[in-house]
Amino acid sequence: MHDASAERLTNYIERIETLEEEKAALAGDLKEVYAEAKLEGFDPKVLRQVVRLRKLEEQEREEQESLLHMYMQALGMYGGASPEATAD
Amino acid sequence: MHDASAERLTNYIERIETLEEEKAALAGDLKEVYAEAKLEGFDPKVLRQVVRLRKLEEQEREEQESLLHMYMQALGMYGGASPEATAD
Amino acid sequence: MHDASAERLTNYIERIETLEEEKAALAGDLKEVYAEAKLEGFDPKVLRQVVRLRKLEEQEREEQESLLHMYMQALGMYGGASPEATAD
Amino acid sequence: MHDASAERLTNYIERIETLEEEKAALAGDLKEVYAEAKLEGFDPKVLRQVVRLRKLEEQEREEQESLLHMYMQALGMYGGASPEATAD
DNA sequence: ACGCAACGCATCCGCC
DNA sequence: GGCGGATGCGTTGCGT
Repeated sequence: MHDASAERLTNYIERIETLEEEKAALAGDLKEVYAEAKLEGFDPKVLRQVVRLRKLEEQEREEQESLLHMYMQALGMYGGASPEATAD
Repeated sequence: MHDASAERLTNYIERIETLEEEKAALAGDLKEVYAEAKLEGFDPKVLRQVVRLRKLEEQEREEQESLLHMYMQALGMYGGASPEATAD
Repeated sequence: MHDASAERLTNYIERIETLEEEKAALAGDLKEVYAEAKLEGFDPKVLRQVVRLRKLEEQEREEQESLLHMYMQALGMYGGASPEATAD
Repeated sequence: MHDASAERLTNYIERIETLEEEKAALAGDLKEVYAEAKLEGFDPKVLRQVVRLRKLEEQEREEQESLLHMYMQALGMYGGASPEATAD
């Protein structure tokens, strides 16, 4: 393998490992937060459910937004300067 | 629920959600790096295997450290003020 | 459901249950061995750590083999009838 | 550590590893059975539920058996050779 | 009783 | 689009 290739490979591996370390660190932080919350009497299991639920709701909202934008675009309600052509 | 509890709960949820967003961002970065590497001709499958192997090596080193500590503890070699007789 | 299907289903269930019983039996044997070793003064915690470490070493060997195969495949070194040019 | 201890330790480790290999082998067999069943159109998820359910029912039956034995013992219905004293 | 580790399950993503 | 592999989640059992 060319030296240049070996060097680029090394760079990729390092970037990957750095990112994964940071990810692992965040996972550790999450564990801590859950543990801390538990000490205050909040059930971790329920907390996770809440988080999951809010995530779902956020996705729903985004989908509705997206849908709204599609409708508005279909109706030529954007770039109102020259809405010459509406969707057939 | 007490207002104070509700507030603390809200804080926990927010901390969790922030951490998870950051984690998701890192996951996205990882995807990008793998994709970029692939474009330079590096097989993602092999890259992942390399990363896994290096992680394994690191774990092994850590486990050996841990084992050493256990042996030393079993032999009363810590806080050696009164290292009374060990079993064997 | 066809009689034949029902019969095959029954066979699968029985095979599964037999295997799971055997697995449970082995788990019981393991418990006994650890208990017996403990009676002779061997700390189960250390035993488990030793086992884990040896397993890790074995895994690492296997991963290296796997990696080697991947490299060779990436270099077209298998079924080498027509090993056309590799990227690097 | 005494040589004898080292030898006994080695024996324990080997016994443990043998048992774990066998356990892993059975786990592999189980995977195969589920895969084979899937090829015949049986949903693995459902199969697992069936197995779980049957296990529960077995536990129930055993508990009832156990209860029955306790009752019978309490009533002096065992060792029937000389049932001199029946419960008041 | 508590936290920790192994297991099994569901989900997701990349590959074919 | 289906499949296998990998990752993350939830559950259970074990040791402390």
